[in-house]
Amino acid sequence: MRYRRADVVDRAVGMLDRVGLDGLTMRKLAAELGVQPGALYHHFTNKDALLAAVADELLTRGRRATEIVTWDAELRLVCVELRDAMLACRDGATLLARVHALGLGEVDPEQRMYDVLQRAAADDDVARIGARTLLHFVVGHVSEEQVARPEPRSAAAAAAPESGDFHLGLSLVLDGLRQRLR
Amino acid sequence: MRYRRADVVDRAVGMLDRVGLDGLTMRKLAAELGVQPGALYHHFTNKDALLAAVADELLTRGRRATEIVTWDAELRLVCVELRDAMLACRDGATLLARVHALGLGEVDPEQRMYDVLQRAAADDDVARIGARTLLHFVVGHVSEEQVARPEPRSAAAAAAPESGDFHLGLSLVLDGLRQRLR
DNA sequence: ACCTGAACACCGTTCAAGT
DNA sequence: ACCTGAACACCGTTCAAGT
Repeated sequence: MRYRRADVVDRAVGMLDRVGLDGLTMRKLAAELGVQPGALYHHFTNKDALLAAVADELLTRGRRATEIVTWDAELRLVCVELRDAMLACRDGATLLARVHALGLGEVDPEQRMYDVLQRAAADDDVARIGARTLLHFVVGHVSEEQVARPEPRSAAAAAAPESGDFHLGLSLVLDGLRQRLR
Repeated sequence: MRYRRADVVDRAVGMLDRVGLDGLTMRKLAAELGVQPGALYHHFTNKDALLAAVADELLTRGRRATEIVTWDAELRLVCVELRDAMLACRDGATLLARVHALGLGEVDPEQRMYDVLQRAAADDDVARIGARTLLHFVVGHVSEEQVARPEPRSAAAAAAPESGDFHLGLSLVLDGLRQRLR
């Protein structure tokens, strides 16, 4: 059988959601695809590259249309979108953190937040650190959410108690940013 | 030869600093101690427990006297202390993040920050989320610092350009908190 | 109590050789 | 180009048996 990159990534996403990040091994993924482990290295240079592709896929799936209103509403929307993308899949936050730490992945929500802050006429320092801080907040917060309840959550269950915590934490950072815009 | 828990942890800290988190394996640590791999399991139930002990050791070493002045100065001090504890050792932030994610480790800076906010008469929500957000900020920020420069940094080189970024990010969150303390 | 010896059940990665 | 077969160089962990 023949597989394209996208097929491998799709399988990997499904497998991640089922067995978690620790269970997602090259050997088991190959087995699911009915292929030898070594075959995966024809599509990806190594496991980190595969994980980066999985992360990009999750972020792309979670992408929504952005209505530009105000800088803070837009940042909030990007952060909620990012959170939902990670919550859509078991260990999503841990995966994103790992890929980000390695400097891999094409889709870059931090850059997006940086751009929003630039457009709001923030100093470059403020924009850079603001975007970074927001990213760390979201990844850190969702990591914590996914420790307790590792199962994927349905869209209906999205209004969990954690959501309030998330928005409160987000407001903390956004309020801090507001004080530094002009 | 006989080893106490503390000896094993000390060796593990030194090894972590030299070879990084990926290089710190049970087998290599055992080899450095001149002992069989299985012997380590007499002192620690598993690798995560060992890593938790290492994290606790790093945090304990970094502990300084806290002069209680104002809530924000104290929080800033706790965060700087936490950052320095992680910067003192290669991959310190990644280690802390992992141990925290597993809910292990005795020393808990988040609890300490929570207490400070409580004393400042913050609502329980604000105190809880404030402490969590600060912890995520520090761990996330330092992780990023240690990606670029994985070598341990001397105390003299602590005033790196990253320090300014750190304090700016910290101020963002602290300012947000200030608005929620009556 | 503390450690050895030796195994068990895995990993990621490489690479000649096949089609 | 894409995959197989088979290996290489590792892991964490367990556990009878020794002292």
